[in-house]
Amino acid sequence: MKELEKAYEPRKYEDKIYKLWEESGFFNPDVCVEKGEIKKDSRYFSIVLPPPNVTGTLHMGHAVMLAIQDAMVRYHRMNGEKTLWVPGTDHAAIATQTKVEKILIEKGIKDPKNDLGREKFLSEVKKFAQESRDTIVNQCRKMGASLDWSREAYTLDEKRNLAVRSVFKKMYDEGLIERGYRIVNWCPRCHSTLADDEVEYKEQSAKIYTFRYSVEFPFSIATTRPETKLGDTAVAVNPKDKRYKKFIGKIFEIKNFGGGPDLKIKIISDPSVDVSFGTGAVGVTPAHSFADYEMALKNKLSIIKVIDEDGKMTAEAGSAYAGLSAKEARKKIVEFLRTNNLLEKEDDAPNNLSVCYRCETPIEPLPSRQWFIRVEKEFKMGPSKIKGIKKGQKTTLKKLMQAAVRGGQINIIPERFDKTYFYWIDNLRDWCISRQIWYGHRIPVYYCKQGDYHENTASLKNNKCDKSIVSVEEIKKCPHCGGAVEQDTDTLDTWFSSGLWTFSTLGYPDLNSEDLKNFHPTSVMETGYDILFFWVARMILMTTYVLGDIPFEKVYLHGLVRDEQGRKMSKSLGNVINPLDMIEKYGTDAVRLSLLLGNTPGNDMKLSEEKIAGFRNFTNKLWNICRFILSLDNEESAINKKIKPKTVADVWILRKMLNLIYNVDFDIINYNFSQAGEKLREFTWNDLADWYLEASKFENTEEKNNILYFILKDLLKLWHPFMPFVTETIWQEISEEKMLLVSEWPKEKSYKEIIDNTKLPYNFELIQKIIIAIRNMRAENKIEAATKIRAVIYAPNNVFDLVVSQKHIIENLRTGVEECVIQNNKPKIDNAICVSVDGVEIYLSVSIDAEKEKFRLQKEISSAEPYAVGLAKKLSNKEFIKNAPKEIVEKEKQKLSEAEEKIKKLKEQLKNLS
RNA sequence: GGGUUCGUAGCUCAGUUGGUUAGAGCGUCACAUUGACAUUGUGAAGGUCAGAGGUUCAACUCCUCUCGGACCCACCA
Repeated sequence: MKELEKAYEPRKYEDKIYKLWEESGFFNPDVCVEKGEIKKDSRYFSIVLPPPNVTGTLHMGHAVMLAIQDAMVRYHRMNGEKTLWVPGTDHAAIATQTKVEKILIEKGIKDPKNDLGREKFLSEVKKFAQESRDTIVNQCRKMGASLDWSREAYTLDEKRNLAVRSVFKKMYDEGLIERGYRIVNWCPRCHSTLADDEVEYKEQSAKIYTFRYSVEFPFSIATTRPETKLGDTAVAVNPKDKRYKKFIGKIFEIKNFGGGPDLKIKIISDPSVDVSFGTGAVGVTPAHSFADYEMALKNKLSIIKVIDEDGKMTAEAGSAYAGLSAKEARKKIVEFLRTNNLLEKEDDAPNNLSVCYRCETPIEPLPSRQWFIRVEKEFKMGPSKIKGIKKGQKTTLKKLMQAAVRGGQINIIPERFDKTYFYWIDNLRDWCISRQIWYGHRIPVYYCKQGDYHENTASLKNNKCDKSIVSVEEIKKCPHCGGAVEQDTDTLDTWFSSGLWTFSTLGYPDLNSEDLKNFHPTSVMETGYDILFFWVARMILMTTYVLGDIPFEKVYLHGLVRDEQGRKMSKSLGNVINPLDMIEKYGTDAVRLSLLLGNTPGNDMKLSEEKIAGFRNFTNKLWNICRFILSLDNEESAINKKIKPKTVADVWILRKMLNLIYNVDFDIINYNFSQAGEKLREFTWNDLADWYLEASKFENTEEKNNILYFILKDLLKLWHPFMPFVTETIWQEISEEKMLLVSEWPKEKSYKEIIDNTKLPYNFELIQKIIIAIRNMRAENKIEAATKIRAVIYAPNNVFDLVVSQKHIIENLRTGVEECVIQNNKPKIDNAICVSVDGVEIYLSVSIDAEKEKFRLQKEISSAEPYAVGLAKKLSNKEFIKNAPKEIVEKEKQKLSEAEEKIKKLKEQLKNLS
């Protein structure tokens, strides 16, 4: 047996161990089957990794996701399932493009996109993305992630591109994707549209201006954005508002509003207008507000776009304003209103400003021609495994998304997120999928240059072809007229491709691919709750539609990793804990444990360096437990030999182990990784190290070493999903044939068999209690550690043999007992302190302070008496006897008799003292 | 405005369908320490389970309200 080093130094082993795993090929389930590690006919277990963005480096969010998923994957692999964990990265369109622009600007290129042009700029982005991918992929390895690298995917690689184009075409052909001129969220900085959920709200205080359009206009309105008023086409009032009733339907013409355009304002009624807010009248700007746009559609108002894609005023805002920024325009119009005595009030009011979630630039809602996925458009369902939706049935994307979760085919953990999910879907609007950026999947639509880009018409008008062509393959010529074509310059929302992730990584569009057949639907989707809508919901949408099946059976949502004060980690706060630094300092296993234990689904967790350091200590503890066991003289073949317990402690620890296996299985299967880890830690540190190991030092049975060795091996297996490196390192030291990675998970059965064959008692807990009582008495009476004492133990007949058999343990386990007498008749000892545990009485003959001892006894009596009284009262309650289950009543009775016995003894002792 | 969630020892949290004299880790205090481990051992102190009602034989656990915090959603101009 090799000797382990004194302390575990992760840095020495981790990279080597990962290399060993990776080179074995066992991260790939096919190799496991091929080499006979996993049976051919076993079950499948699959997870696709939420692809990290290629914008940066590994952070704690990634680390927590990798730790949880790797724990699951390793558990299932060791349980003999064909386990696949697919790695990949996400091109993160806007985020990546923005980052590269920034880098290029820092390098001195003032306007990267214009200066370089599409092609050159894109090659810069690609270069960056590739480097970034390499970095993050290697950092995943550092975390010990047992990902099947042979199946690595990238959202923008050729295979995924094909999947994207195929799905786009399918949706387009079925009328679920359409191009339309609608109001969209526009980020003037990104120069692109955003989806509804990419808009964030920031509370800020704003000026609210109350004004009239003109002196003649009969009443005033309020606004926080005066510059948009140049595009007003109506004023809305509540139909019940008496003040304005008479104006409804009237049209007012305002000449040269704000020194700019002429306005035609129609007074309309809308129940959504709050009578009590402001003046009770709302200026309607259809082009720059979603709500106003809806009103405009209802009331057939014209839509005047006064702000353009650069955030500047358009020609329609009038020549005085055209070209000004919105901010400048606001100043100018307020000034105009003021000098013309149209401005009545200027108040400060809290306001929710909508900003871009990537760059925090204020969003400008404006009308634009874009591509949309229509979530409420009916279509005929293809082959379907979705509960409640049959093949050929008419349905909508919204209904599909609801059915998959409502029917119980997908379970969200924790369950409460169901509600949020349904609520979100209920309020879901069409998804704007086109983005005006360059990095991403280019929309696979080609326009005939002969045509004038009209939508969805296949006719030839005036000998001009006006059809747009959707093609999975790149095309050069219009199939209708043979003319030249031009591809749409926009790209797709990054979440479009991420939405396909579970199946685009498994072979789609080849529906016969082995991976797709075997590993899809995936078993679990593990991700942060913050992307439930962005991503999880989109995957459900895409997969149910494209495959008629669910993408995954479970959704496990983890929370955010926060700093020790509960704040978000951010560069500006300087409170970022970098996982790679922590790995370097404390080892990967410590980092993983700190992220797995004390972390529950759906809840944020707090992390501190101290916590990680604590788990480093534990890692070292485990190492040393092994170091000790391996230093023992045990039979190499212990694993194959039948273990026979010889002592109470033997049976006890084997039973504990049996229990542990049961609990760890239960908790992992139920996604309680934290609890599983806590139980493992408790067993390892308390039961095994502090008790069994200590006790074993004073046993001289041949068997104890074999038992230790036997348990050690299974314990390493149980720990492996949580702390793969240290466990595998030790495993390699004990030179087993198989790697721990593919070793068989411990079975309760093997322990049951051993225990069932023994007639030994297992009540080692009593011995523990006796030992603790003695230690306690020593400490309380300040008996110096070096002082050996004499103990007399009265053990009633039912436990007499047991206690006698453990005499040497009681004497040696840090009790400082030199001479221990055990007898089954009650001793009478003067000048001794006595404590009783479970009917066993322990007398320590030491010189004691009688007053102090009396005080102690008195204190104990006064805590035990009310307890007994409470129990007696409970038991005399007829309702309790009548209603409570029998076992509970019995339990309470027993408690009472034990308490009474204890009090009796305490009182006796007290009497003896005085 | 709607919704979700949390409030248990100084700190971080467990507490599985109501039945424990309410638990752990860290921290604190006292003691120990040359062979597995100071990245250690032993022991102790510390909680009216936010507050008030209610349901029940029984409430940390279920219901209602109050107080305090977090988050998500929403077009209040």
